[in-house]
Amino acid sequence: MSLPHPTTDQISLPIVLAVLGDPTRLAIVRYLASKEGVPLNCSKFLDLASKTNLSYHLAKLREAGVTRSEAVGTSRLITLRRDDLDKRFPGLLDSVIAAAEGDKALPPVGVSEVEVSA
Amino acid sequence: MSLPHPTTDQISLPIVLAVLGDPTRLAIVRYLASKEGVPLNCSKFLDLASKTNLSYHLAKLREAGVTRSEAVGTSRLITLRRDDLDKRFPGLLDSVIAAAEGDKALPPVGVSEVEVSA
DNA sequence: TCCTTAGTTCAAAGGTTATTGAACAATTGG
DNA sequence: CCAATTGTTCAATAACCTTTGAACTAAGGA
Repeated sequence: MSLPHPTTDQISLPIVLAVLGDPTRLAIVRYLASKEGVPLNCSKFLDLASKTNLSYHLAKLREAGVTRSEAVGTSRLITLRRDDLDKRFPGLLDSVIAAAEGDKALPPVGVSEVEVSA
Repeated sequence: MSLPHPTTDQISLPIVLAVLGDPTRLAIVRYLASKEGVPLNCSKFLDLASKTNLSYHLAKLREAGVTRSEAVGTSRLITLRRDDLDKRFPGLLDSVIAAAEGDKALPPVGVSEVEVSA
């Protein structure tokens, strides 16, 4: 780790909800959830916002305790803090993600991606 | 009814989350949920904000589709749109309310109240 | 060492949100 | 009709949020 993260019991519900209430950040979280276990770096999200703007939104998510950012070389590896969120607010993350699937006004999850052939 | 409300499928997840992300509105929703079935008028929430400010927050909740406001005489009867929310985003409202119970940084639900003796 | 890559920080602009008091409208009871 | 009760609307303010480009730092490869 390296950047400041709240501890599990410092995570605040209103702040989490407000943070997830932004469409760009909700899209980031949905994408992280769809790739759970795989740490992603910021460049994976460039379809969602500019580099500068991503930095801003990823900081918000981190400060709210929704994601974890680990500095590795020149990259940041971003992961969902699912365990902590589930411990603190059981069922919340899952129902938000399920709700996002059910909201047809939202763009489909995932980012345009080039799969490298095996 | 009387005031504009979104239809069930017009309810937007990001907007609902953002609206619930405000502590005053979250407190209103928690109180409504604790008194489910009982329509409350605005004066029940005067512990949470000033009259003017309540008008603002209750309008936000109504416009987001979280509550229903019905004009009755000089009052507005406010109810949670639980059926619609459950249909649109199953489990979401319950996990938010449960999460609020689990967040010790939030004030306890409910408003100071004088019970009329039977 | 020099260049590229990955991301952050800064300052500024523009927009939205929350809160307030004063004034307003509408219903109801005397 | 008059007055009280309920709640809304308006204008103003202060705070906060989002987005941007330019400048920056730090690590890694040639």
